[in-house]
Amino acid sequence: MTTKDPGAAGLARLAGLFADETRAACLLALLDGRAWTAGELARHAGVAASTASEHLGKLVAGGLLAEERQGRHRYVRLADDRVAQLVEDLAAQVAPGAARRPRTLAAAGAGSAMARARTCYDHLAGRLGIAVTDALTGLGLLRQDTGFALTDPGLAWFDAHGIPLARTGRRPLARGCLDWTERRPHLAGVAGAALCRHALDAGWCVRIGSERAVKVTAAGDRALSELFGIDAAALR
Amino acid sequence: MTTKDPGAAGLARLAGLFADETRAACLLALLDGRAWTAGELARHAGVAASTASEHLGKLVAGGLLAEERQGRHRYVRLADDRVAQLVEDLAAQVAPGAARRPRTLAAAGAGSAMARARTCYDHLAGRLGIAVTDALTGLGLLRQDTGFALTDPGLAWFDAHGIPLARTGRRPLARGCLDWTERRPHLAGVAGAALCRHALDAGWCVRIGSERAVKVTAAGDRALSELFGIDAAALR
DNA sequence: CGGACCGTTCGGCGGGCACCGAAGGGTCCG
DNA sequence: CGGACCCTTCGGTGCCCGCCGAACGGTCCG
Repeated sequence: MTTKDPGAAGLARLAGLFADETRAACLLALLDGRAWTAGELARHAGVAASTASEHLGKLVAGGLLAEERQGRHRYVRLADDRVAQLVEDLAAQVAPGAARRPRTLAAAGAGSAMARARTCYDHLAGRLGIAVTDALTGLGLLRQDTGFALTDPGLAWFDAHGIPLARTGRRPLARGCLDWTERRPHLAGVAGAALCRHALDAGWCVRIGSERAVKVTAAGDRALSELFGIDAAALR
Repeated sequence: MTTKDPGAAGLARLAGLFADETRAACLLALLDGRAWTAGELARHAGVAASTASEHLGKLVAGGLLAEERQGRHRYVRLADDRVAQLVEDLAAQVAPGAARRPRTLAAAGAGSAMARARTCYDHLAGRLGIAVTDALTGLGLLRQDTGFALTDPGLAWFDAHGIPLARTGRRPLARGCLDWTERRPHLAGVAGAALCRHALDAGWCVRIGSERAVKVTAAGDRALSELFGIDAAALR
């Protein structure tokens, strides 16, 4: 017997954190980029508060979640964008075979709102995210044919529109994130996050419901049309 | 109780495939991009043949591995580059906290050969992979500052050197893959694979041992120096 | 055809872990 | 200070799953 790769134990331990349906449900919920309380996650996952507490403890200990205690509440969120990316990558790998139909009308409605426009951690996804990504590409601001990177005109565009691109640590400026409803990459990374933040700050979109879905406002219709030539009505 | 995200079960099931040390050891071994027999993997992971057989069955059923039966052998390899990328991503996430020292001299030697130059599925990694990636960037053939993409001169370079870039399916032409010894991205994607294949075909490198480590040949020294200005001796 | 080899199936064992309810500590508010 | 609320800790239970050895079927070779 040869010795196993020493990284195997670590890989198995990390994957084990995702390998429980309750913990997976928590991580997917936290993909909206916001902080949730332990109780909210317990209700969302359909388990007792004590069970959720144990799960959150493991996820925090494993470095996947960051916690913040405020009074009698324990707020928890994804530790960083690397963790978010990992959750997205795993979810994207699952999606191909997981094309099941929603069973109730409400779920179908929520599903189609999610497919139309949502956030994916801190950037835009769904048909809206794809439309924006394609528009940037069509305008020569983003290059997808040889990889995934902003062009020099792209850098100038963000600057001209007063959307700051904070180069923080080693997070890439632009990165493709596989959209698991559209099966195509949308813009993520620093630029994707900046654009999403701007869209929310400028009132182009507002969050609907308690999770990731967003809705394009009338002001957003105008802005998307002027800047990108996107007909938001066509996203429905 | 609210219903869980329907993707949670799938995510948990997928992660469960990685969440066992023996299966993780198999997947890491298969990151060399080649096909292994069931028996080789059993010995490598240090378990009975029957145990390995069960694990491989699960990995194949889960779509992570492709199998090919030849005579009395069952050859198995990673299903595609998307799976390889997932294994790499998980391993990269583990690495930060997993900086433990090898315990034997042999392991230390193997470890440093791996750190010097290795393949990562189908592209080059280790100090060699980083050096090539940096050289391409310095020559203006690859752009890393605004994402990760080949430039137009980069496309021409591959063409001029007779290294074909087969645009297959949706695999990106260039992609950054986090190197878990160097903690920086090296070139992956179609271009990374083509370059690695060329390096092996042209005799720049040869595989050493039975796993991922490679060694730069004398011809490789000359080629790397001429094309990229890399001093291979400095990688040691 | 017999023996060596590779892989799979099966029964059984043991450990780990997700789950719950009850009890308790900490925080906020009237 | 008492009660409502949020969360955690603890004991107990049941299930799942990784592991092995033994037996068996298939393949190759002398």
